[in-house]
Amino acid sequence: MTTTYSQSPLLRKLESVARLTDEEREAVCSLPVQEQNIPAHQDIVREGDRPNKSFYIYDGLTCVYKTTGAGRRQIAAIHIAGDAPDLQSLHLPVLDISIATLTNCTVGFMKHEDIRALCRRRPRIADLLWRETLVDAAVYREWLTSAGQRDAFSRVGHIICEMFARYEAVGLLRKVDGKPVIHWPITQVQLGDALGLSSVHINRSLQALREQGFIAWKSGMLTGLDLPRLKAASDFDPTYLHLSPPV
Amino acid sequence: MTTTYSQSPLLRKLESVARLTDEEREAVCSLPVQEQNIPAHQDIVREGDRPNKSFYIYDGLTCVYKTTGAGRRQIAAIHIAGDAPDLQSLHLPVLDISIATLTNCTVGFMKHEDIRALCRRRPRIADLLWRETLVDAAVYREWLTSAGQRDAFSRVGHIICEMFARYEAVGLLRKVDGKPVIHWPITQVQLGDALGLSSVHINRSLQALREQGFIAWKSGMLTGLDLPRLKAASDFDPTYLHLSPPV
DNA sequence: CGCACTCTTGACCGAGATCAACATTCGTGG
DNA sequence: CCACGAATGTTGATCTCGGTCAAGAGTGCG
Repeated sequence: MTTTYSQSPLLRKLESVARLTDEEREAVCSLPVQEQNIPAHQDIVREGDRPNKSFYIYDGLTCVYKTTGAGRRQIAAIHIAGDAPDLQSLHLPVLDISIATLTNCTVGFMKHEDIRALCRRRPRIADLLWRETLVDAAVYREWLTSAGQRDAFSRVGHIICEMFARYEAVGLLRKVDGKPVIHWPITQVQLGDALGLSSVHINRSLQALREQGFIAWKSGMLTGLDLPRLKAASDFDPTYLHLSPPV
Repeated sequence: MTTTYSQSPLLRKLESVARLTDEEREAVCSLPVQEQNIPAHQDIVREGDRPNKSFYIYDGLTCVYKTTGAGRRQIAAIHIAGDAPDLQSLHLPVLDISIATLTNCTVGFMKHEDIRALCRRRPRIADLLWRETLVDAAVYREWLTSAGQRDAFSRVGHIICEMFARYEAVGLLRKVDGKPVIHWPITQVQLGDALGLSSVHINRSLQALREQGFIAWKSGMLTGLDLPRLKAASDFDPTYLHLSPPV
């Protein structure tokens, strides 16, 4: 089914960065999109694939991951609504990563040929898509810095701060009793795979974060009890997310 | 001084990926480039900068790095001749990283406005530049996987395999007595910063690699004594470098 | 209602960090 | 061309953060 999701999240994402002209907005909206629901814990694309389409996430969480020869898994990115996890396949035909759903997801597939045509007709849209992949790269760098240099406590705190910032940027952050809350149903094993830590140590780090009054986390709802203090404690600086709001 | 380096490394890099038309080739060559020599161990750009130009490396090594609040340094990338380490600043105005020279470097600065004009006139060039930033991202992911999941020995072996592959791709790999040799004058401290390991442990890992007949390394000349075995031992698969040769 | 997944806790272990000293190399100026 | 000081590399001793193993407690879905 080719459709436009209530108000296209793709459009919303692009407009969060730059003001679009009517023509550009219309060009984005006329991009054929095939909407699809995908259950949790399922690969969307796999290492070695040569996809002829990319997708945007309308709803749900996905992760980009690699598997080592020793059978260990590194989650390299977690994507949320509004993100396009495999835009790279537009220019890198063979995937060097797999992408899986962490939750039930609604995604919109767009054919590469259609995206390419859009990019040719509206070069500014191309620039914005390019920009998105550059932000992804900036996040990879930050995660690499965490994995290489920060201790377990900071790593867990850091990714939590990142998620709050990104959820807020796409309007997915709620307030409950004045406290920011996000729906982040990720397991401790997955978090360990993302941070290069064992799930046991994740568990202990989370306990520390809870005991020290930084967060509350229950059945997928993560509450920030003192995010400013957490940001300081986990060396979080949002510059790398490049969330600069449009004028 | 505006000049074209013997045969433009930028052009060589682009043509290693796609066949260019005469017009495209000419457009690339007519891009004004300001050549500059920069001594070793010097920042080219710094976190927070808002550069109005990007640069290509003609000769030498640079590194992309971030510093944590605790004063630790993560080297997120090492770039060699033909690479454009800060192309991202074309679309992300504020730098979230610093870039420094590891050796004496010759680089060519290109104004963003000129690159943008080139991209508009020759969209395929834009795609190739975009592609380059995507390969950078793929390398970040692989390094993240190393930092998160591989042990010290594999990490060191892996980056060595990567360097041999990348040097070869741009024609910087020499053969001595039939053995591949690259000029890689990096210190053990720097290697530690890149891999998230202490220099002491780098030293011991290198000794293991030498003793087991994988490599020889003396005064910046790195010799691969048995790269196939090293690739196997350090879980190296070059897919992520996306070196697919042009037809 | 039962099984599988996830979380939690405790005990123990080990890869790699840190600290400290010494050796070697290299760049620089005399 | 040599001497010297700083940077880099090497080695040993010790420590610690986080891994691994294992068992039990929740939790949720079919």
